[in-house]
Amino acid sequence: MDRDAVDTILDQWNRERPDLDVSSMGILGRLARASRLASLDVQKFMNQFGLEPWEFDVLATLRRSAAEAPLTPGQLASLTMIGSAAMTNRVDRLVNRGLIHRETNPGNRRQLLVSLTPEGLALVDEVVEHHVENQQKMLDGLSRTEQAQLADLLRKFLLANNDGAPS
Amino acid sequence: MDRDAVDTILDQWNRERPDLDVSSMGILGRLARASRLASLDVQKFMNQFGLEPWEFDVLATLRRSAAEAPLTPGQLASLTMIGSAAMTNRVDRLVNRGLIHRETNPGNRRQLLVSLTPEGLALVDEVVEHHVENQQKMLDGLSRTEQAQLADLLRKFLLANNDGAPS
DNA sequence: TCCATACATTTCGATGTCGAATTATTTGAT
DNA sequence: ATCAAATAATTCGACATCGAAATGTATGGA
Repeated sequence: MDRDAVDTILDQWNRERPDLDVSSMGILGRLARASRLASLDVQKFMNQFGLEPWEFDVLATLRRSAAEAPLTPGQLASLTMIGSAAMTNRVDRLVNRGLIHRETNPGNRRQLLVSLTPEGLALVDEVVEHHVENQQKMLDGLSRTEQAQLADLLRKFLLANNDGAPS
Repeated sequence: MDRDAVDTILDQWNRERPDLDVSSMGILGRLARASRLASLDVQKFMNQFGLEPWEFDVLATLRRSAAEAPLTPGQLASLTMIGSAAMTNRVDRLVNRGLIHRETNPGNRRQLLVSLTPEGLALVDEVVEHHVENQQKMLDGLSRTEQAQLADLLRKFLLANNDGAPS
């Protein structure tokens, strides 16, 4: 098994602080690096379609959940893990691009209902196909078995840290 | 095995787009969520010591590698994965806090050499001990064997995506 | 020696996010 | 029916980062 950048970092810590067990830094450090690497890849990929990752995030969230019920900016914000102030900005810009539609909820005029326009729907349906292919390429280094193991271990980590399924 | 938030998302995609194999989204989605979760935890933890995560990042990078050779802002920037412009700002502020020292390299006056002050060294040596304990707590849900498996799978992912060891 | 090129850092302008305050609407208790 | 509290979205000011341009320094070839 080859060594990665984190192995080097752990060596340094073991030399400087042999009294510490830094194996946890190894795991969480790799988690951070892997996530960052994947983000950069997604960024590059989305840019080829004239999209920023955050735009795809919003469109994809609407696409996968809109059949159940329309989403409000607040729900979109919590589903995409940003603040509501930032979502106001995002929705503004996607409306300007003609990819989503925003209307006040007649039944509760405090909130808005956000939905995909036909253009937004067509775009996200097209992009998501290539997106999953692209992601699969990133995982080609792992066998299907290893991919399943990784998914299980990460799920276990998430559940142990209170990131369970909603409702 | 219990279900996490990503399982719900995959269900939605399978309902809306049963033609797609979204297992890769499951893995990379969990990677992103796990990394985010860990970051938030580290943020909370560091704040208890009056530190921002980026401050600890810089101090810890100096602590583990300074024995080999002093680091320049440029090296610090690439080791902590930010741009050199941002590192200028970070170094400024850590100098103001008295945690690091900055001097121009006499042998090459283009570059600066950054080193820990005695205060910075004492702080990082204290904090890192509790930091690894705190990280271990996040991983308590996994057995030691599972932790080792996770580290191996992530290393394999990183190596397959060009994040190998330096030099 | 001179000068074009490379290199290291800093400055600058733009951007996206955050938390707090604000505005508008709804709900529930009296 | 009224009004205080809760809820939803937006505005505002602050902030860290980024990429590009600017500044200062070193290097190597002619």
